[in-house]
Amino acid sequence: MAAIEICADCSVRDLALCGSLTDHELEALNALGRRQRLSKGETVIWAGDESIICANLLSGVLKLSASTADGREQIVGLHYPADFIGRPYADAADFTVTALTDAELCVFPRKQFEQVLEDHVRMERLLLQRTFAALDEARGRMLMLGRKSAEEKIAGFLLDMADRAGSSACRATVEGPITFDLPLTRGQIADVLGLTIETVSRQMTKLKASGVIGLPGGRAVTLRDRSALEERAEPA
Amino acid sequence: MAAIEICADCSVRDLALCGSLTDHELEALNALGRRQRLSKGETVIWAGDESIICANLLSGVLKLSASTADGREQIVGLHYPADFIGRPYADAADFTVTALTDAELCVFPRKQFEQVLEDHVRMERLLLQRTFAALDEARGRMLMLGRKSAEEKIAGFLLDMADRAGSSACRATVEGPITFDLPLTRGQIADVLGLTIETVSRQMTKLKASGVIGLPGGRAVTLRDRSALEERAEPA
DNA sequence: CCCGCGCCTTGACCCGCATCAACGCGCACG
DNA sequence: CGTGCGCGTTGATGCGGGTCAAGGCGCGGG
Repeated sequence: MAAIEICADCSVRDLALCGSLTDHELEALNALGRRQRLSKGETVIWAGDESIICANLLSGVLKLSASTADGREQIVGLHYPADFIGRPYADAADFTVTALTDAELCVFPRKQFEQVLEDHVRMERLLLQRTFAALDEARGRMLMLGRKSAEEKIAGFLLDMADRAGSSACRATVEGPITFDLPLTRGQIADVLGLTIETVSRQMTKLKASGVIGLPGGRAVTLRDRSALEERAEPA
Repeated sequence: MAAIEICADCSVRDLALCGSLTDHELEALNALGRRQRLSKGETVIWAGDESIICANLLSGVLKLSASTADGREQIVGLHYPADFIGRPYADAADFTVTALTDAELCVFPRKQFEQVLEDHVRMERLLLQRTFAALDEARGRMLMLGRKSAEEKIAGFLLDMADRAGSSACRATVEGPITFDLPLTRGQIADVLGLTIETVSRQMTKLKASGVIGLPGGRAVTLRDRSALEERAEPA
């Protein structure tokens, strides 16, 4: 079966929505799906355009962004491998989706994907659960954007990124300083946190100066004192 | 049938999720549902508590809010009649739900509601669509919170509220000045927009002074120049 | 090799909004 | 009838973070 072969080498087969389908059911999706490579900076979906596609992210990092008429930008979400992209049941896309790194997608025509969704209740339920999770995350970010100071935003962001980096690298229980690379430029971090690039830079050097983190160079960050960082992220 | 009788006098029978069910199917929900009255200021769900219930809002306005450890609050959503409340498939509630006015709910035990959801695919699909819409709205608010000035926030908020008031009162096509009541105090508006009460007050008087709106008293607002308001909400 | 460009940092300045404070109004309550 | 309280307005002041500007790395390309 060609279908299974294509999915068989899929790096996110069990993590993506498809994980809810049996090998047999997978064939329906496979007939529809098509691999697409994106290079860094490339945009797959433009806000306002007709909502034509849905996709699973296979590798790389994507940003979901909105912007004002006069060009200010806000990143409203980040997508990592196994995440679902696109907006079923909507005629137009509300947000722009752009690759932050080279990336690979498994793309489906929206209408046909909706049909598959209707035929496979377990997948639809999984999508509902993920959408709820995304909604909770978005609302958490609203608290961050509306009520937190620059220092709290940066500290919280670094903790989030460390957790994400840690979960894949799995140094969970290690208590010593951990080092990881941010997948974002300073400017992109600013767009996530609702700050300017200068403020991001200054807050990071401030944290470095107080010994809470280290900045070995490039986009690397070292957490030297996690509890101090937590204290700054969420002051009692 | 008692079941139908209870739902028969339901003010949101066709607008809420239940609208996707036939009279016959409705009986399953009715066996579960229970009316609950809330008085202004009362909280139904506390962030962090176990997620026990789901509900449809029959009348009134509710706020969904998050807060920092040191007490700063952000309203992350508002609920109006026919809206669905609660979080299926989650063990704990992430946000607090509080009545801004006296309100009436149709409450279901969460676990049992999930079962009904699984038995009625059309309802589950409708919930998925609504959750997508809520997610899009939340993300739109992230742009507002992260990147807009106080003046833009207030102008946009007033336009939103006017649309909502207008849709029920249905003076859609009338071009003259329209007047409506805000269901929120200045403090609550501040919590929605990520501002302080003083800034909300000052921006409103500024709009009044420039003749764009009128403030007849109480919580009433008159839109005198909608296009000027739109210009301030979204500067080119 | 040097140039240019993207990314980051740092400094000086200033403005928008938070903060602190005082006061007016309407209303429930003793 | 006064008193207190919730809500809104207004003013004075200060600071956090935005804005503008200059310069430093690292790297790819001519």
